[in-house]
Amino acid sequence: MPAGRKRGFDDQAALQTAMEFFWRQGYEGTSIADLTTALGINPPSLYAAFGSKRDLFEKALGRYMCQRTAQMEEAISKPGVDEAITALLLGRVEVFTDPDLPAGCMTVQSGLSLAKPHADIVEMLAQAREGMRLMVLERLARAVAEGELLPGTSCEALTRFIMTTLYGLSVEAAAGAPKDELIAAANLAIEVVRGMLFQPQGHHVYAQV
Amino acid sequence: MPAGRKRGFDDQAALQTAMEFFWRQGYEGTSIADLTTALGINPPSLYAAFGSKRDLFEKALGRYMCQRTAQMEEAISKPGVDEAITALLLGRVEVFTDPDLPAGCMTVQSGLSLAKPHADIVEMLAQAREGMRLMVLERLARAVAEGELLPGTSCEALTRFIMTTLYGLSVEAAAGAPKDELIAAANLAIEVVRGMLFQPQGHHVYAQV
DNA sequence: CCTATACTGTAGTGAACACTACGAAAATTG
DNA sequence: CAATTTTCGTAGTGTTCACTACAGTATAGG
Repeated sequence: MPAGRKRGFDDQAALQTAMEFFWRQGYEGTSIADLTTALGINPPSLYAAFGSKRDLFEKALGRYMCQRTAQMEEAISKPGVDEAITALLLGRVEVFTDPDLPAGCMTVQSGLSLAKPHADIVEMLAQAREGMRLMVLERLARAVAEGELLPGTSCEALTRFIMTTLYGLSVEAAAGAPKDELIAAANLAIEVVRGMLFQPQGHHVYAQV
Repeated sequence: MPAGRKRGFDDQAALQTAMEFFWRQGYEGTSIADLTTALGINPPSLYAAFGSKRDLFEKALGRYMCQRTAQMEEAISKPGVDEAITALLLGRVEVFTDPDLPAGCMTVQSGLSLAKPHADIVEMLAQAREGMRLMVLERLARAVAEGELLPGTSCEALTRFIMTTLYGLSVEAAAGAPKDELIAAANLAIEVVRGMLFQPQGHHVYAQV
């Protein structure tokens, strides 16, 4: 057991609070003072525990991605690709509109456009989104390999479409769009995937992209 | 002709510059110093011409919306609803990836999540997006009234889907996604609209939402 | 108990922020 | 020309920003 005075606050709870602040108010819109007053601690305690504001954001984003990618992996690993994408999109709508959390996706909400000195934050978020994209891309590639999707299907295009839908849903959810409309929009996106399913006895709804 | 010394800079050019800064770096990420140094003027000149930073942003957003809604109206007013939505989505991809302008849509990029004192900016942008949504909604309602779309089509759901696609494309474009994939994603969204076209002699691709 | 170690609160650091008071400079009007 | 009006550059205002020096306090091992 390490010597020294024990920390007077819970790091994980503090990280959760920081995550939610960055998520709700963005990187630049969240000040250290916001966090310290919300946590009831003083700046030195925060800095000792997490380092700079940039470091804290990185850890908060890490916490977010850890939770979210787990949820997404679970949804996306369902057997049928249509079932997987359905679970993914509807699951995200559910999370984006969860009243106990900031609306939308943190990777979209917290730092799309920042001042030049914070370009690394923008890049950090872009890489987080890229990681999610690769998850979906791999899942679709597997579906093509397993013959679930039409042989000539462009996984890149379909993945980009799905990510586009997810990011758009984030923007809408954060602005307070009605949940039933978001679900309906997500279902329309799901129909696109269904339309590209390989149906030996039926006809194909879409020509390949 | 008004008396007094003439302004030493072009207001419209300055407003364009401000618009691009807010667009590229966000509201909080753009400082008055950014603008004055870019314009080669001093703060009092900027404040005399445009008022506060909030006022300047409002005017810059007005300039943006004026340009964009004109483009969107033109695209959306095409005779067939599928042609209209196709022109809208592909036109937006073209604008979002225009190398001469900041990427994506200003209403999405410049202020999704800000500090609480700037909540009015977030609201301003949400209202701008709401205006665009109503444009699309009216167009789809017209298409239903004219019998172009399936009678039971939910215009709200389909509009929300289209807006979701637009916002998602903005996020992707700003992160530098390849233009051909954005076009492919937009085309998949367009197929959704095509699938809801009323086809008297054919079968209907989608059940109504 | 003593020492070392780690955390805490106080009180600041300099820098950047939005914004402006003020006098000089340039333009029109009479 | 003189008077008036508007803009301009200089040089600030107070506030907030991220961040920290330092001394005090609590915990551990010895």
